[in-house]
Amino acid sequence: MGNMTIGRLGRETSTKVETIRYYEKIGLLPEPRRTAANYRVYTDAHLNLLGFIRRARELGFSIDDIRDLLRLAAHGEAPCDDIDRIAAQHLETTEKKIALLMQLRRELRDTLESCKGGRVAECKVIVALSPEPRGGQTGA
Amino acid sequence: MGNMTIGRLGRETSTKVETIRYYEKIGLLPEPRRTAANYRVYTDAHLNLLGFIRRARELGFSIDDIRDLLRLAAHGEAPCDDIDRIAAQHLETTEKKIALLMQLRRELRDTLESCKGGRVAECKVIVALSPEPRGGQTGA
DNA sequence: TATAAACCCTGTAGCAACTATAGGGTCAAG
DNA sequence: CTTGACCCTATAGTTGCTACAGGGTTTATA
Repeated sequence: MGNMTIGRLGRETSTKVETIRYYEKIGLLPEPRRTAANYRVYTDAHLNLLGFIRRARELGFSIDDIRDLLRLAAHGEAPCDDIDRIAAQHLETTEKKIALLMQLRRELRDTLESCKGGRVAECKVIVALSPEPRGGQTGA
Repeated sequence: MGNMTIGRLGRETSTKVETIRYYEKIGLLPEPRRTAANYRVYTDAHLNLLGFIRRARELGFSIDDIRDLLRLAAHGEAPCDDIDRIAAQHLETTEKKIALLMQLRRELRDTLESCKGGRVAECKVIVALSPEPRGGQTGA
């Protein structure tokens, strides 16, 4: 009762069919067995795994990160120091991204404030521009 | 006094030389004049512009976004409704990213908590795994 | 039963935004 | 006058997909 085609698997995990085949090609998702007509047949195990992968991707883990996580998980009894390390590192870069995005949000809000009915010349986003890079031809 | 080589420009803006040439190739950064030996010579205007570009990139604006911003800025007197639009749209996606990352941060913290001295099997990150996708061979 | 729509297959090329490499030429210092 | 740091072009590689092209299959329905 857990057998499904690639299309169904895609629908259940909000993943495009091409993406699933791509994950298989790069060895992230194990090859499923095939029907006589060479159609892939997926199980619930694939469903769970792909769900995990998609979730991790959404959260910004790289495919290499995920590979590491899966490799470590495959052991099953190892202490999860290594997983700790990956997660901690990811947490750190996440903190940085959040800080950067919060700064951006503030600047965007400021921009929208100051731009209201204003001119481009006053736009904070545009500040530091005025390029005209072929300016004076002060030769040597 | 504002003339510099590509290497210097790169150092001043924390941009790799290749990236600068790439920006030129895709028409984002205007072509500078050249020395007799065909070396690029950049001005302060380039410095400002590239600074703006890099900052915008860091904040997550796509190159197409930046192109739009620059095009609008080139006008100089147009009302900045369009810039508003770009910024507002970016603000929206920024909010979403922040929310996602905050969720991630929480989950990473939980993970690090629960993983402390635990086993992979108990790792929250790893939950929903146990793949073993070639499980029972319940044929038809 | 035919036939069309909806699905599946492989393989390759394209996307963004760089980054790296190969195979050169130039310029400043010792 | 040579060494090393810099510059040049052009092309291929990276990550994580996505979109064809050019087929076969299965399913629903007339």
